Amino acid sequence: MTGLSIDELIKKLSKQSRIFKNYDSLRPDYIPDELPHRDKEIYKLAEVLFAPLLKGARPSNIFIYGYPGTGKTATTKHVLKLMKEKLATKLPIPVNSLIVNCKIDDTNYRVLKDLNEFLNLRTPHTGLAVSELYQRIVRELKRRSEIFIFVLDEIDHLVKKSGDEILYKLTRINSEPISSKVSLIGITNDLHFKEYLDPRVKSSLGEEEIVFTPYNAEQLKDILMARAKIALYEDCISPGVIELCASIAAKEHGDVRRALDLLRVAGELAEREDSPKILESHVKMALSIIERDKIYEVINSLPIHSKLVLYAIFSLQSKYMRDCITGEVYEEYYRLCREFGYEPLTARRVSDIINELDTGGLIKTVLTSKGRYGRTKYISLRITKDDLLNALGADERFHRLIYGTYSGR
DNA sequence: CGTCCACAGGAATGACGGGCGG
DNA sequence: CCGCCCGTCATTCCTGTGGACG
Repeated sequence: MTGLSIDELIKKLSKQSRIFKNYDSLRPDYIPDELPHRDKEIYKLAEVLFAPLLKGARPSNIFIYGYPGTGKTATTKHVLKLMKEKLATKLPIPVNSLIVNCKIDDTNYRVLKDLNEFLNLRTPHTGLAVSELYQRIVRELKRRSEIFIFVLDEIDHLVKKSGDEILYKLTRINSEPISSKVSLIGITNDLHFKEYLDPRVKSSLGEEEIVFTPYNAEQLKDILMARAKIALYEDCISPGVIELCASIAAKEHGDVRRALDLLRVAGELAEREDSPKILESHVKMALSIIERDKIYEVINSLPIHSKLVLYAIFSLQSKYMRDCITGEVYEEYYRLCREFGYEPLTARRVSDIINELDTGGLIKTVLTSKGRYGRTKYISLRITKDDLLNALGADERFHRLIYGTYSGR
């Protein structure tokens, strides 16, 4: 921090990297040309898509599932790219494809809006009836005569939030009297996802299914090595680093994204320290940094009342040194609101906020019946006090709360 | 074995801001 | 500019429930 002038800092930063040859190739959205250990899945997907296309027919709808970071999205993008590069000229009917990330666009409206915009129809981000968006799509498809491959990535988010009606409608487009056809590809991490679906949707979306199995440590190692060759200079990785990243990620259902993140952040740390090599210690440090950053980000983007609820849980827990229950949390939250001039929300809403914090991974709740003494949730923090206060402290509105109560540090 | 606690969580409804088409 | 419809966040009202107590 101190002792280094800005000029020196800039000089240091603008020095050419000794570690990274191609930083971008370690980012999560990078799609490599080669996907090791996914040949089977690539082949299967290509087979299902290409065979009908070459005959000018609509490919079956496809359902893809597997744990996070098992290459589902990458494989799909890869195959669609192959389709454009190797198939486009041989096809009797033009083919287009669009990938929507339903984690970002998780309402019927936004998905249909994306589809509209893909068809070059300008669409406001709110204001129109959902059925109107659907009609516009049908009208436009009627004008054209093409096959559309429509990929819904993280489709479970969409269905859990907005239901599966839109999926039903989209599968029904093919029975409209138009010459364009639509194929759907649904991708999800949630292995039980199909249970949420209406049987009609389940059968039409699941015409074909591809399951992605997690990578094991050995396979992760191969992937990391291949990627390291693109991303990093030779000889800047000390032995064991790749293996360590691979084994950490293998423990989390073989999530390759985690492994790449670790390697990337470890590389940044090495560079910052002016170390010529990435060491195992850098990886370990990267692990805790990634964890902390994730927590910080989640907390920071929370609305004020969610933060207040979280703080209420924290202060109860540090006061009584035990898990707290919904009623206590609400009382404490209510008190905080009064003290700091916020209009308290109702218990019903706070109950939902507690659930949101739970799914966000910040707290852990256990639904417990205490018999005669009611039925409630036991709530505990899932993050450390330091991480919590650090993240809340970034919000000015919490300064008085945190630095007032805990004078000094 | 029924009661009854302390909530969970579903359904309906409303306020609000935004953007359209007319 | 108006009326309409949207998503979002919230409230109100409500029914449901596991199991210790009596």
